[in-house]
Amino acid sequence: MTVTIKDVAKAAGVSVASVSRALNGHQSVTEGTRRRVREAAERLKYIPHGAARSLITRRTHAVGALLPDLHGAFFSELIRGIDLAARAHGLHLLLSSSHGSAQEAAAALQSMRGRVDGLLVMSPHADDAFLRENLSPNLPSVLMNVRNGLGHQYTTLMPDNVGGARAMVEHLAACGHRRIAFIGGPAVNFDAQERLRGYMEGMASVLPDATALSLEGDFTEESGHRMGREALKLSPSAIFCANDMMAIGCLSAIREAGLSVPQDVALAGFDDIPMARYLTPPLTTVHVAIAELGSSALTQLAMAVESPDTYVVSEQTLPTELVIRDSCGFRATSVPSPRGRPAPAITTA
Amino acid sequence: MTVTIKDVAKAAGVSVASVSRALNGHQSVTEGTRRRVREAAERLKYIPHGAARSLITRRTHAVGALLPDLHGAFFSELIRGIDLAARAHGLHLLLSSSHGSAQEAAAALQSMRGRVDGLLVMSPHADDAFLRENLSPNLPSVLMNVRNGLGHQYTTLMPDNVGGARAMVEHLAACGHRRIAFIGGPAVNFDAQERLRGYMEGMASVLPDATALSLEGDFTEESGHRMGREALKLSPSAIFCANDMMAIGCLSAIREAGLSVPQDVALAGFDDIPMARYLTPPLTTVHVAIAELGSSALTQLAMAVESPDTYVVSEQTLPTELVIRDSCGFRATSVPSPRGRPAPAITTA
DNA sequence: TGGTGTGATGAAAACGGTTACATGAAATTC
DNA sequence: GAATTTCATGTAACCGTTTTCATCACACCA
Repeated sequence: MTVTIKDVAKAAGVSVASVSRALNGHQSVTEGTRRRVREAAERLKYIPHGAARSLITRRTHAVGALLPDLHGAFFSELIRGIDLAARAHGLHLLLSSSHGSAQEAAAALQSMRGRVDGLLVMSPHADDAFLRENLSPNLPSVLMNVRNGLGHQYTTLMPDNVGGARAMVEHLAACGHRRIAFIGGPAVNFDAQERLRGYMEGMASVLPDATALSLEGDFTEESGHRMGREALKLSPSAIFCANDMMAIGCLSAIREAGLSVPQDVALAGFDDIPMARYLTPPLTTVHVAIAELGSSALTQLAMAVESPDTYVVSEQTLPTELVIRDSCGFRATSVPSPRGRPAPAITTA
Repeated sequence: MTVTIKDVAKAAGVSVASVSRALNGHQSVTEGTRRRVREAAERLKYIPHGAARSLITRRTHAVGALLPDLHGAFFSELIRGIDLAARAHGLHLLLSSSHGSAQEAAAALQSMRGRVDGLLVMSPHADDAFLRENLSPNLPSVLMNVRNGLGHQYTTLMPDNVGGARAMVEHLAACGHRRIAFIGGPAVNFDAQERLRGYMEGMASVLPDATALSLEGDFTEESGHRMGREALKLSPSAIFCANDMMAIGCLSAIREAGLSVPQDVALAGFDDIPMARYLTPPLTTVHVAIAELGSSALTQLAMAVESPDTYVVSEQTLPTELVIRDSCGFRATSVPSPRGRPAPAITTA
C-alpha cells in the first residue's frame, strides 16, 4: 500500500539505515549510494511517515495556535503573520480557533499536547489559573494579548494599546477637543483594559482639568451604536471608540441624532481594519500591526523550540501607529485614493 | 521526563495493554482495574503520545487545508467555517496558506502527507496536472473552487458563481440598464472564469441585442480603479465587477471622472465582503456563504475519512444571494442601520 | 471430576522511522 | 607486509502506543 523506508531500501539494494542517512543528508554516505537511494525514493514516490519520525526524534515540527472566536480582518491578518513565519521556520501550524468557553479552550490545548513542539496562545480565557492548569511547563509557549502574571514564565507579546490610546487622546486634544468621550470594550478583556488605561492616562496628562467620560461597550458594532447614543447625552465634542467596529456603530448613532462627523462630533477608532479608510468620512484610528504581532510571536516560539536552553523569556510591546483621516476633523479630503499611502502616521513606542 | 504508558502501568500495577484498554474504553476490563488505571493516569498527568498512537492506528485525526495567499474577510470566513466543522468532527486542522507558487503549494502538500487523514484544497495552482502530481489517490481530498476534470475523482465544492453573476445581470437589466460593462478577474482564475460565464450567459439571455462589454482585472482594488477608467470609455450605464474590492477601486475611478453612483453609473460587486454595506453608497453585490463553503467541504472530507468505502464523490454548488443595496440605483436609503437584515435578498440555485 | 466456555490479563509483535554500535574492507602508517 | 586507522554500511535497539494471541483463573455443565 503505502511505500515505506524498507521498500526504498530493497529497491536501492541497501539497508534502511543507509536510506535514512542518504535522505537526511548525513555525511558518511557514498555519492553512489546516495544517488541510488534518491532515485529509488523518487521512483517509488516515497514520503517519510511523519508520525514515525517524530516518535523517535521527539520533534513534530508543528506548533499549535489557540485563538479566540474572532472573525474578520484581525483574525485573518493574525493568521497570515503566524503562517508566514511558520513556513519560514519550517513549522506546521495546527490551528484551533473559535472556542467560546474556557472548557473548550482547555480541551483544545489538551488534544494538542503531543502533537506540537510549542504553543501560541491568544485567548480571553487565558488568565493565570487557566495557564497554570493547561500549559505544561516543558512545552514552550508564547502568549499574545494577555496579562502575564506568572513571574515572567512565558514570553508575552502585545500591541501598545496604552500608547496608542494615549496618542489618540493627545491628538484629539491637539485638535482642540476638550470633551472627549470614550467607548471601551468589555471590562474583562485585556486589550480593553489597556486601551481604557491609555485613554485615562492621556486625559490626565493632556487635559488634567477635563472629566473622563467613559462608557463600556463590547467591541461589537451594535454596542457601538447603543453606547454612541449614550455618549451623545454627554454632549462630547469627540468620541473615541476602543475599536473600529464600535466606531462604525457609533457613526450611525451620530447620524441618527442628526449630527455630522466631523463637523459636529469628531470620531476615532482603534485597530485600523481595512474598512476604516472606506467609511464616509474615512475613520481616524490607531493602526495595529497585527500580522507582525503574529509573526513575531511565532518567531519567538520557534526560537524557544529550537534552543530551549539558551532561550530567554521576554515581554514585547509592538508599536502602534496613529492614522489620521477625516473623521477627527483634522483635514478634509473625501474620496479615498486607491493604493496610496493611507495617511500621515505617527508611531508610538 | 515525559510520562508514558509504561509509567502508568507501573503505577497502577498492571500491564501496558491493560492501561491502553482501560483508557480507550475497551469493554473487557474490570471496573476495579479501570479505576486504578484512571487514577494513576490522572495522578501522573499522563497524556498519550499522539505520534506513537497514530503510527499504529494509522489515524492522525487531523486534516490539512491548503489555501491560497489571500487575506481579508474571505479568508477568515473560510477558515472559520472549516475550523467549526473540524471541531464538530473531532478533527485537528493543519493549516497552510499564503503559498505563492505552485512549487510552494506542492511542497506544502508533500510535507503534510503522513500527518493528516485528509486534505482540503483550494489553490489557484490546483489544475489537473498539479492534482495528479501532488495528490495521492489513497488520501481523501476535497477541492474547493477548482475545475475538477479528473473524471469526478474528487469531491468538489464551489459557490454558484455562474448563477450569481447571471442573477446580477438580470437584476441590472430589470433596473433598465442596457450597457452593462463587466470587469472580470484574471483569466486563469477559476472563479473569474465562472463569473465571466455568468455575465455572458445573463447578457445573452436577457439582453440578446446588447453587446457584452468585458474587461479583465485581477481582483485587486487597484485593477478595479484602472479597469474602471477603461470601462467608462465604453459609456456604460452600469458596471459589474467580479469582486467587491475591484468595485471599490471602480467607485473611486467613477468619482474621479466626476460621475456619481448610482445616478450616472450603477455599480455592482461580487462576494459581499463586510465592507460592502458600509460604502457610500452601499454596494449591491452577490453574497457568497463562504463559511458554509468551508464547513461543507470539511464535512465532506470527514465523511470520506471516516468511511472511505461507502463515501461517494460528489460535486456541489453552493447557492449565492443577490444583495441589493443602493449602488445599483434600485432603491435609495443611505445610512446603513446596524445589525438589521442587510437588504432584500434573492437566492440563486 | 473433568471438560468447556468465558472473560480478564499479559507478553510480544507490530507501526516506520533514527541511530548507536558492530563489522569488515580499504587506506594509512610504521 | 603487518598493524592500525578510517569510513561506508548493516544490524538491531528504540521511540510509545495498539492489538493479536496465548494464558490462566474461574464458573458452569454434564
